[in-house]
Parts: sequence; C-alpha cells; structure tokens
Amino acid sequence: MLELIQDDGGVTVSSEQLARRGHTTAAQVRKDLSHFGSFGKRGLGYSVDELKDRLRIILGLDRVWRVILIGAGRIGSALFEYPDFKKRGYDCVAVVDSDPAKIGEKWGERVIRPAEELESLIKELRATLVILAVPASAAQLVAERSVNAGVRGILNFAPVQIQVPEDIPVENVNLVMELEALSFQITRALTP
Amino acid sequence: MLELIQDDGGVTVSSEQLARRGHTTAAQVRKDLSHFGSFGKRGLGYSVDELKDRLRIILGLDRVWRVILIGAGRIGSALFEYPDFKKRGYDCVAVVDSDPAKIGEKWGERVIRPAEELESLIKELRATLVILAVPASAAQLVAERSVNAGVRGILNFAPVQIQVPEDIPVENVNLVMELEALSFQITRALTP
DNA sequence: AGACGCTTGTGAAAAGCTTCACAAGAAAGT
DNA sequence: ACTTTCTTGTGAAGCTTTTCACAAGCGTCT
Ligand SMILES: NC(=O)c1ccc[n+]([C@@H]2O[C@H](COP(=O)([O-])OP(=O)(O)OC[C@H]3O[C@@H](n4cnc5c(N)ncnc54)[C@H](O)[C@@H]3O)[C@@H](O)[C@H]2O)c1
Ligand SMILES: NC(=O)c1ccc[n+]([C@@H]2O[C@H](COP(=O)([O-])OP(=O)(O)OC[C@H]3O[C@@H](n4cnc5c(N)ncnc54)[C@H](O)[C@@H]3O)[C@@H](O)[C@H]2O)c1
Repeated sequence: MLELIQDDGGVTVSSEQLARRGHTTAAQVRKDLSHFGSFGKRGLGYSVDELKDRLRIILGLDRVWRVILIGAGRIGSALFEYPDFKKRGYDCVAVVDSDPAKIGEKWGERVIRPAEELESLIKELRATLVILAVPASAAQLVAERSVNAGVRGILNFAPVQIQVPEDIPVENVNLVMELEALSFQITRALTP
Repeated sequence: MLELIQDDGGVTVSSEQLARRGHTTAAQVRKDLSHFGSFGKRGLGYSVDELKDRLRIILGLDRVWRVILIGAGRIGSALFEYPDFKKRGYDCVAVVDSDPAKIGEKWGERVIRPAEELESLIKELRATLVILAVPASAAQLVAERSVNAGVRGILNFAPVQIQVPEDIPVENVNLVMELEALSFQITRALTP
C-alpha cells in the first residue's frame, strides 16, 4: 500500500490519507503510530520511506523467519506453493509428515522429512515458527513437541484449540468459523 | 465442543465450564448468551441440547448454505476436499474457473464450470455464498459479478481489500497477516 | 418445609478503545 | 519576519466492552 503511494509520486503521507485507504480514521492512525514514537512531521505528514522502515521494525519484518510446515496434506501443499510467504519474509525451511508414503517425496527444493525428525530439524534449522497442517487429533501433541524444541509461534489450521505456554502465540485459522460468521451476519440482517 | 461435553456425560453445562474451554470468563459467556434470551437454569447451568439448538438458530446454522467455489487452483482444491465444510452445513454446489485447461475437469461429483457461467450458476443453484480463490488481480471483478448475481456473503482468500455494498459481509483470510501477527507478538515480547 | 449449595441474569463499576479538539510545529508564500 | 496553511501528537470526552457483584431462582438433602 505504501508502495502504491510512492508510485503515485508521494514522498510523504498524511494520517488522513492512510485512514482513507485503511478503512479507519485519521485520529486512529495517529494514535496507533504514536505508540511507537513520534516520527511524523507536523504540517507535512509521515515520510513514506521512514514509515516503511519503522513498520518493518515494529512488526518484526526486518528479518527472515524460518518456518517448518508440519503435515504435507491438501492444505499443506497449497500453502507450500504459496509464493507470498517467501515474498514477505517467511521461508519454509522444511516439510515433515508422518505418512511413510509421503516421506522422501520431493517438493520443489525440499524433501518431505519424517515426523520423528521434527525436534532435530527445528533445532538444526533454527526454525522460529511452525505451520500446523495435521489432522485435529495430532495437533496438540505436535504443537507441544514443537514448543519443547524451541519454536516461538504457531499458525494452526487444525480445528482445535491448542494448549501451549502463555508466551507462545498461536494464530488459529478456522475456515468453518469464517463461513459461520458470514451466515450469522446474513441471518442477523434478515431477523433484527 | 458441546459434543465433547455430552460425551463426557454432561446434560447441562455452566457458564464457568464454557468459559474455561473458550478462553474467556464466565461473566462474558452469560452476557453473550443473555443477548439472545434467557434459557439457562439457575443453580444448574445451560441444557447442552437446548444450547446446541439455540446456537444453531442464532448462527443461522439451521439450514444448508449453498456455496460456489471460484478458482480451482491450489487453495481451491484443498478447500474443495475439506470435509468439514459439508459437515457443518456448507455445500459446495459448483466450482468455476477461467482456465480452459481446467474447465470440464471432474472433481468428485462436480465438474469445473467456465467462469462466464458464474452469474447463471449463482441464480440457478440459488447460491448464497462464494469462496473467492482467484488471483488478487481478478478478485474485485469476480466479487462484483457475484454480488450482482445475488450472492449474500463472500469468503475472500485473495490478498486484497474487496469493495462491495455495505450489506454484503466479507470475511478475509490473509495468511501472511496471520504470520506477521505472530512475528509481531514474538518481537514485542523481546523488546518491551 | 426450610436450609443449603450452585448458577443465572443483570445493573453498576471498571477498563479499554475511539473520536474530538486544539496547541504546537513545519513548510511555503508574501 | 510574518501570515497562512497543513498536519502531528495528545489530553479529554465519549462510547463500548469486560468484569464485578449480588439478588433471585432452581434442585437437593434433611
Ligand atoms: N483442506 C483444507 O482446506 C483445510 C482447511 C482448513 C483447515 N484444515 C485442517 O488442516 C488440517 C489438515 O487438513 P488437510 O485437508 O491438509 O488433511 P490431509 O489429511 O490432506 O493432510 C494431513 C497430513 O498430515 C499428516 N500427518 C498426520 N499426523 C501427522 C503427524 N503426527 N506429524 C506429521 N504429519 C502428520 C498426514 O500424513 C497428512 O499428510 C486438518 O486439521 C484440517 O481440519 C484443512
Ligand atoms: N495457495 C495458498 O496457500 C494461498 C493461501 C492464501 C491465499 N491465497 C490466495 O488465493 C488465491 C488463489 O491462490 P492459489 O494459490 O490457489 O492460486 P492458483 O493460481 O493456483 O489458482 C488460481 C485459480 O484461479 C483461476 N482464475 C483466475 N482468474 C479467474 C477468474 N476471473 N474467474 C475464475 N477463475 C479464475 C485460475 O485459472 C486458477 O486456477 C490468490 O489470490 C492467493 O493469493 C493462496
């Protein structure tokens, strides 16, 4: 988005402009940014270059995150080939699966590794994140093993609530719930 | 989740129990449920059966929703084979794609239809929801066409903000953002 | 029937978040 | 140098959500 503004020839951007694009208000943008220091110029706005740098640092995007994909099934393969992860700094350094038929299969540059190697791969490759794309029944165990091996965050596709220590963030992707959210909004609109 | 409680032999469940499982507080659960009427029994809790029925109605899950999948690519094929959608009342009644090489391909019971038929399929099959699994560049146009043909809600996988009328709910699935949320939380924990 | 143990439903208080409003600062023109 | 025009940063006000606290209700045991 900031790139678009630069392409339009802007070197600075006001909270008002950011708000319009981000479906929010100018005051909100300023409050949010002020939490991370004050780097806007009064009367002018924010330097797009500086804003990009700051956001990169604030969001922790100023480095490449090493990710291990656990579960080489349907959703796993779609995710593996999703180019945006790499583009945005998430490097899938390994894929593991428990199915002997899949182990050894070549996916692009990577070979599917056996699930038993999960801990050693996390340590050797210094992976910080895992993507959990295994059946719900396996999710809790695999998550625990990952955390014990040193993983710092989990993106969970299994439709279960995973229990891990408080300081390990977990983001859940529950597509059924997203559809249910749509159903709810549609239903509510009809019966107020 | 309510099924689990039933399997454990519970016919009623207290707000306290619900809260523990749902990572929230008992007061919160009661407030939420009280918005839809008061159907708990004091001293006892909520009847699991009744709660299930009520939630089904509240969430609009008491009917089957007809969904059309737009884009038979990597993520589209993973979603199509995801059994939980059907199980939870979301029936994928058609798949469309613009790629001539894919049109006509058989996916289970369905045949991939040409993208031009989108409007007529929505009308004929009375589809209420679409899942947008097309490249970002095509998403806005396809969304507009869907809404004009009568779709009431959109689950959008393309990494763009879609503009549709206010009364059409859109749920966005942005996996890169989920990873960035993890990165942010991890980074923030390190540098307070 | 009455006492007791639990749990809901709901005002009221607290906390959190958003919007308002404006002094203060930065550039550009006069 | 002064005025005008923008726009930030931030207390204060306003609003929403969450938590607290407790009377009222239900079932059970004696
Ligand atoms: N397919 C989808 O569109 C979709 C969408 C949302 C969520 N999900 C969820 O994602 C998970 C995977 O779904 P899927 O459709 O890819 O299923 P899948 O059966 O195609 O793939 C699961 C893979 O995990 C592997 N696996 C099982 N146990 C393992 C373990 N202990 N360690 C490592 N690998 C193991 C299996 O061998 C298999 O290859 C499920 O929990 C599902 O509910 C899937
Ligand atoms: N692969 C993933 O894991 C993943 C994850 C999140 C989001 N996404 C997003 O989902 C979308 C699809 O991703 P993908 O990996 O499946 O891509 P893909 O290229 O594999 O599939 C896209 C499909 O859409 C079809 N298509 C293109 N234009 C169309 C149109 N106008 N009407 C109908 N069909 C059309 C193409 O023929 C293709 O089959 C992209 O926007 C992507 O950013 C993908």
